[in-house]
Amino acid sequence: MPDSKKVTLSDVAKVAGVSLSTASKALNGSARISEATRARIEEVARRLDFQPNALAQSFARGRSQTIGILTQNAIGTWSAPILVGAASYLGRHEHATLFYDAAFDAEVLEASIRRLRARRIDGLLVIGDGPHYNLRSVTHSFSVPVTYVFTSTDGPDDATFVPDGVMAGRLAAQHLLEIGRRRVAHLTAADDIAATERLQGLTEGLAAAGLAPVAVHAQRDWSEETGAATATALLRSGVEFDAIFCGNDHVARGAEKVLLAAGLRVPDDVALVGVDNWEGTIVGQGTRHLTTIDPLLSRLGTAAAKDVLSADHVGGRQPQPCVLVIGETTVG
Amino acid sequence: MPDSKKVTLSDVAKVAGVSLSTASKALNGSARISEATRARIEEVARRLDFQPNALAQSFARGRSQTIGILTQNAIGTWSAPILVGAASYLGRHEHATLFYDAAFDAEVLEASIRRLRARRIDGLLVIGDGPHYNLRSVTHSFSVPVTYVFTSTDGPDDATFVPDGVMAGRLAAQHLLEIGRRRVAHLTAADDIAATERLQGLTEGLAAAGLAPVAVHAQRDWSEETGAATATALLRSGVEFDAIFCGNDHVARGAEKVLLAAGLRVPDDVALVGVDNWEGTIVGQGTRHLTTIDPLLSRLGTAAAKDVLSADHVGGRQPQPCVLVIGETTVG
DNA sequence: CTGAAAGCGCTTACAG
DNA sequence: CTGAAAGCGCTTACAG
Repeated sequence: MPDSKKVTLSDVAKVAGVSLSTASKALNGSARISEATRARIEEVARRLDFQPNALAQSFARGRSQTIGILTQNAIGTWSAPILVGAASYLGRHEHATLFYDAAFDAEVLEASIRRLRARRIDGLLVIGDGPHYNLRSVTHSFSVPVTYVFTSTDGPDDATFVPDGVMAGRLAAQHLLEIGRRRVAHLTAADDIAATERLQGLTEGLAAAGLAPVAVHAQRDWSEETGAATATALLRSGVEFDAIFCGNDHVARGAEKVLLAAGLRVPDDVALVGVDNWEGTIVGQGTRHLTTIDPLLSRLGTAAAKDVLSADHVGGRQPQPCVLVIGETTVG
Repeated sequence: MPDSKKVTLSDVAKVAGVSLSTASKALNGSARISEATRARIEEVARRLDFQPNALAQSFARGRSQTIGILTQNAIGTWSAPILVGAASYLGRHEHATLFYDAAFDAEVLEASIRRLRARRIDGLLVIGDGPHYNLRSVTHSFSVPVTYVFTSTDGPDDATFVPDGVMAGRLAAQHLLEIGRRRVAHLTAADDIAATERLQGLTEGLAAAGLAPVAVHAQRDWSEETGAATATALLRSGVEFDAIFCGNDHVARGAEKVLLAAGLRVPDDVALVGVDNWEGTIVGQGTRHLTTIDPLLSRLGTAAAKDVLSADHVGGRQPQPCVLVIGETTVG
């Protein structure tokens, strides 16, 4: 049965013996229509396998039932789970998603914005590449709601959905305290919004037990190299520690290598917690090695999609919960 | 400037002092229009910042300029690069993408198909979860071209774009021969289309040098456990080997652990080649460890997108090239 | 080369 | 509760 043999609403109306407008109202729920009429029209529609032409509906209504999704870097590993979380929520709520990838390119971005506007989207989701730096706000280019995910923007009122970095730090602290650690060091990236939040959470979490981080080492980025370098610095400093909260999983991996090479045991001598749950994204993994904080990116996408669709689309930063994922580096 | 202040084509026509139809023709390239008129209309359109209402255009033309993308498992790591490759090609060619994820669920799939049809897509890309098993063909549900990517289907005439498994095997063989290996073993999954192809390529590649695989061990799946188990079996068998071509990267990882535990050196004693380029998907990695065959998934998505858009949309299986990526496990 | 007119398939005030 | 009619903003034969 290739395509809806072009059964049109007037076909339905004709067969059901009613006017076009009555048929339309009956099928769209609202409006006062006698139950009998409605039932008859619905029966006919079903029998003829009537599929309303969504193009015509959108055009007539002036709403496209489509949400634009604009990624900065779709190929990056972050975007996929967010995209999927958002798209599946939107799909369940009768909205299609119109997907463009700007690939960090200003011209492509400009072209994408033009096309999204031409397509009369009902809202836009902008997926960033991490809450680390400020994206240029594009809200002013649209008259429909714009919601940002996994990024910060230079528009202070923009609705931005990001993982709660403070919560991440607090969860790490609580877990380390629970397994009896008291001397927690922190290795992370410098000059980074997310890093700052995570440290704040760690500090708050430890403070609840009357403690503070025994050391904080920060370098430029979030790489394995940074992890190795800061771990080396930590060892050399002579500070005593029985746990490290690492700014992310890469840092944790670098730190672990250095610790093991120095003859320390993980977790017996030093417990290790990361952030991101990299392992979770890799299929076919057996045991879970690294204890980490999962930013629940798919859920983040869902939350943002819900926001962009909602009548009272919110503004401002909207931190979303993370969860602790326990692995061998804290509970051998 | 929120949204295109509803400047309409008739506004442009009025200002330019021409009829609606002339304005339309001038802006759409075709039709014989005097250069002077066309220039004037274009100038007015630009000046008024006219953005054609894509909804109205689609409706009038009966074509949506939209390609549906249906994933079986969007959250799986395979889909993302394919999706991005396809979407960015389509974006560059003035087509939007309408994204639905079936999440391996038959009911969701059914609903997605209904919606895609209602939206009058101009073509459909179905992204699978690997060429390992046959997807149920949905081609008959559409009157527009349907192209499959990274999957097999039960429709023999379906256009399916898959990585060339034979080429993958051949590339591995050639590389191993080039670095002087003569005794190549193969560890892989059983009862799998892709596995069979890769073995065939390996066999062909070795045959060119008058050789054959010294051993082939296959187990149920593609996991790290399978790699470890088959590598153990290989070691116990007493067969001499100086290289292993592994069915995929997970298998290679499992095999490497077993080899190292047995006191063998990689690559000095045994060179190791995988398939998939898992490492390539993980950002922030430093050195490349595993030599592998990259299936170029993003390119695969692009090729499929090109096909679905092309007038002479092809049928049948369309194997696409892979490339060798050299790492420490063959060239220490 | 240019324009008047019909039509794409719906929705939605407005009357009745 | 039901229907006649206008309209959404374009495209596209068809005349001229």
